[in-house]
Amino acid sequence: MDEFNASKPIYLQLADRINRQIVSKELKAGEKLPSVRDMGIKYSVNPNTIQRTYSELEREGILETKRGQGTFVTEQEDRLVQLRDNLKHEQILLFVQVMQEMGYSSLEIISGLKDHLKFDIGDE
Amino acid sequence: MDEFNASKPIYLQLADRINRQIVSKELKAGEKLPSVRDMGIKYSVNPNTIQRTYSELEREGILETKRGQGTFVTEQEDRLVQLRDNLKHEQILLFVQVMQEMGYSSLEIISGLKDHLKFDIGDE
Amino acid sequence: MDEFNASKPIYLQLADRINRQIVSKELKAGEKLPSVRDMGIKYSVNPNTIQRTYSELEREGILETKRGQGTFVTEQEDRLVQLRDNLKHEQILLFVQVMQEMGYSSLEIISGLKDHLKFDIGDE
Amino acid sequence: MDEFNASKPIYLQLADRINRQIVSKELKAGEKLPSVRDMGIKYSVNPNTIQRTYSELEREGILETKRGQGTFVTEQEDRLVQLRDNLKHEQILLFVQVMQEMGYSSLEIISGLKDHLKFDIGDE
DNA sequence: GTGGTCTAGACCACA
DNA sequence: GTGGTCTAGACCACG
Repeated sequence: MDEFNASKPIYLQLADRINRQIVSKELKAGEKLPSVRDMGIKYSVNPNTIQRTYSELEREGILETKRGQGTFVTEQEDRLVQLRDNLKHEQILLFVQVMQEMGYSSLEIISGLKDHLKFDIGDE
Repeated sequence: MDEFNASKPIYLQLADRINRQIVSKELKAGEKLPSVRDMGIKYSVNPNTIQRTYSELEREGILETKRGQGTFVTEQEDRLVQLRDNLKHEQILLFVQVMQEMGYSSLEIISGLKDHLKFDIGDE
Repeated sequence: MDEFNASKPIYLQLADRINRQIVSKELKAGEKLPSVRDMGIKYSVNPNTIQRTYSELEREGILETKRGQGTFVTEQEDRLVQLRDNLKHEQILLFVQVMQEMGYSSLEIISGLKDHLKFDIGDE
Repeated sequence: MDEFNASKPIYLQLADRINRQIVSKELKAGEKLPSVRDMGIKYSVNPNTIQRTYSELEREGILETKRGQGTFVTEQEDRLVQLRDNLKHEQILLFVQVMQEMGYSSLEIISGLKDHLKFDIGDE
């Protein structure tokens, strides 16, 4: 169903996807993730690859596994807050980088963004 | 060397790439682009696909074809300014969309961006 | 349940285990050990192997067999004291050996150990 | 040639082994390790298992890999010092634990160790 | 050549 | 059932 970019390992792309789902609250703290086998079927990927994704996220403290029960989103809220913050900085960094490559100055970037958002907030 | 995403026609991905090169001044106004044949070899793509890319960009007024001479970046600066502006909005839209999906409000987006850029500009 | 190392006879590994249980008072002086049959089942090992273990420990004066009654930990306290002392020296030897292989001098070993224990004792 | 304990993953036992070799200077800073394939042959283990060992140690900053060249012991001495210290504490912890299970107090452990080492140092 | 990733299929411990 | 480990064999990017 979904496809993967060839330039980055699948297991990391899956990790990114899960991270985004956690940050957007599609996956909540303490929620159980699909088993490595089910997840493997869902994404047409080998269970070992899912296993690698889960291991990586567990190493980062985002997921926790309970032997014989499954893999769960951590309930340590500070980890999730930290994750949210990391993803935010990542996105901002990416955005600024692209804009600067296009020749925009910091001020232009901010003002462009404000223009775009001026309907949402009451202008500045 | 580079690979393409399966979710969007290759000819449009190539158009995006050329657009970015123009906006970032890698390709300057009036500059000649490689022939469809050379470009096809460079990206391991059928020359017809390149032709379609060039046609699309010509339709948008970004490129101009001179019979017997080749394809060139337009010298009409207003077109390039317009392009630059379009890409800017596109990037901003994408960025804001992702940030909102992550649950950030407009104000948080702007302040996060300012924090990131505060070293470049002298604050606001 | 437990498994054995391939580098040493199982009957000696079992003897070590029993020795440790005696020294740690899990097995007390005069206490009866399980029959060779029960012990064999417990460790998934042939009763003959257990018999060999018991014989070895009897030879060393740690265990005593009473015909028709079973095998018991000796009640001769001096033997047990001696055993305790032997195991201590064994452990110390092993520890020092490993530490020296890692390049630590005698002084470093002692100071490292004191650092580790300084919370238990009131320093020296 | 060598055998592994069933109670701990092979890839971690191999990591321990490499760590010990580094601390004992059998492997020096900057030295190249055997390729995953050679190492796999040496220990009669699948190259993927070696790969996992190398990855783990790289994640810990002990090893560094240069694509297409091989895997090397890091040249960052602080990492190696840190490793040496970690292994020291690990060994001490293990030793003290065993001794305490045998019923020895902290003072007895230290005095026993001093007795053992009294030939090396000039007593206390 | 090197390490890095992925698949397929297997066996294990835990609950 | 779950995740964790391991093997066998394959393809890739890098130098």
